[in-house]
Amino acid sequence: MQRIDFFNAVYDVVRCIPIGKVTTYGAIAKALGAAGSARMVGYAMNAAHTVIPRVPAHRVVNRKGLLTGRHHFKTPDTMQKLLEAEGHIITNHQIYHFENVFWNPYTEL
DNA sequence: ACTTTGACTATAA
DNA sequence: GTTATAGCCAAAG
Repeated sequence: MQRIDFFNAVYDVVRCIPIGKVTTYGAIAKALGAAGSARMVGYAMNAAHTVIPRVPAHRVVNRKGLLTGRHHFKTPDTMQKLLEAEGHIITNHQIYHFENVFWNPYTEL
């Protein structure tokens, strides 16, 4: 029986991120009602690639818009490439106009 | 049940 | 840029 695990909840929110938007670990955690558990979001993403369907983890960045999770992809360039493919602009490992493309699951969802 | 870990966040040096 | 410290909290060992 599938009960909503913390991880599953994270995946669900991440999969709801619109294309062209990004969000932060802390925002997801807060949307789950577990504000302060931003680390858990990242921890969940660590296993995200083992979950179906594919979780767009590249749309999840830290609160500064930095691609801190890029090292966990197949190659460190994968995350940036995926983001660029969705219309984002990455400069110095940071999303250009991050606040402008930030998607708040707590407000939008 | 206890300890370690970690894709966070904040501040400091 | 790095490293340290501290707070934070759930999963994994």
